[in-house]
Amino acid sequence: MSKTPATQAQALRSNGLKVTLPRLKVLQIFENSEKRHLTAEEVFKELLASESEIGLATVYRILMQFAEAGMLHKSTFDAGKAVFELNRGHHHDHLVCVRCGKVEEFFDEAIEVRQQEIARQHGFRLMDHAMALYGLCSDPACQSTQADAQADVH
Amino acid sequence: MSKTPATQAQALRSNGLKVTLPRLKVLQIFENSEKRHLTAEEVFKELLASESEIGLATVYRILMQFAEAGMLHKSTFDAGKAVFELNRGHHHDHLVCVRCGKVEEFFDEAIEVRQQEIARQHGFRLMDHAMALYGLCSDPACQSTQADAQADVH
DNA sequence: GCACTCAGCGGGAATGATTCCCATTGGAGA
DNA sequence: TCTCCAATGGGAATCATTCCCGCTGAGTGC
Repeated sequence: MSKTPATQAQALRSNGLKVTLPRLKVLQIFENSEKRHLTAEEVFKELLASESEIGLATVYRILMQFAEAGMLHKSTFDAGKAVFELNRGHHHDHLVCVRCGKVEEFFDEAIEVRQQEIARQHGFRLMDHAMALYGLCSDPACQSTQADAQADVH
Repeated sequence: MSKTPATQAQALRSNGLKVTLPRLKVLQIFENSEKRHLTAEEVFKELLASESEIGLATVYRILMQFAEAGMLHKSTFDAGKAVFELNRGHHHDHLVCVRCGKVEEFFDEAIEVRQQEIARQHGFRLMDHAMALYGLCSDPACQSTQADAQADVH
């Protein structure tokens, strides 16, 4: 499931980043974790669990560097904390369960095309976009959440 | 441009909120400001400018209450601070200029339909969504921003 | 292989946005 | 008008994130 350390070191070098233990560890976390979307805090805790002496400030620094290098993608769902995920080359947006926090990914060509069109109509040079759909996921426990949760579907 | 105080008081009552001076003031700010999207800090500053002795904590409390009551809509563009805008009944999404911060609104039926469809395919009961397109607005000063800004358009 | 140097690190303090706590005050019903 | 509880103000607390700074170790040159 995980690549060899040599491969990971290569990934760092090819992105212009010096190969250091903390960076390798963080990269391994993302490649081995069953969760695709991790917060800085979660990465930090996984590092603690693996007996790595890595500071929280370093985790934030590395996540930022990885994101700038394009190795990770950063999202900020509705509020609070930022989540990071490995950039596997293909763009996608997110469905987030407001009850259990589960995140699913999707890609819709029609929406992407419309977004380009809308930006063009408004004279914007599109650079990025953030789209997240919030709702109750298919888990029965979430679907059965109090009825008053139907809320304001547009 | 602004409604009468009596109308504003009525708006509060009809949303189950007691009519108080701070709430009326905040409501007036949103109805009279030329900016549609305001942060808590901006609301607070406008209150200071109008010689109202209203605490920042109260501003946050009121904004949260108004948002829960559906009178305001809260958005959290990419990061940092939350912005609030009067809920004028019609849903829309946002185009944000990454250079000057200008916010434009748009509504696209095709995208709305696709979102519903995607949620259905994934077994989600859709409750809300956040979509913001980031780019350089039509202002020449923004468009001429350094060429390295073209970035990762998907 | 070994010394050098500066980027990278750790962690504690600082920051910015937001929320909490609690004594005081002021709407709105009696 | 009087009373009472929700609303308020503001200072402290919290949360995520970033800054600062002395120390260390990765990569370079000998």
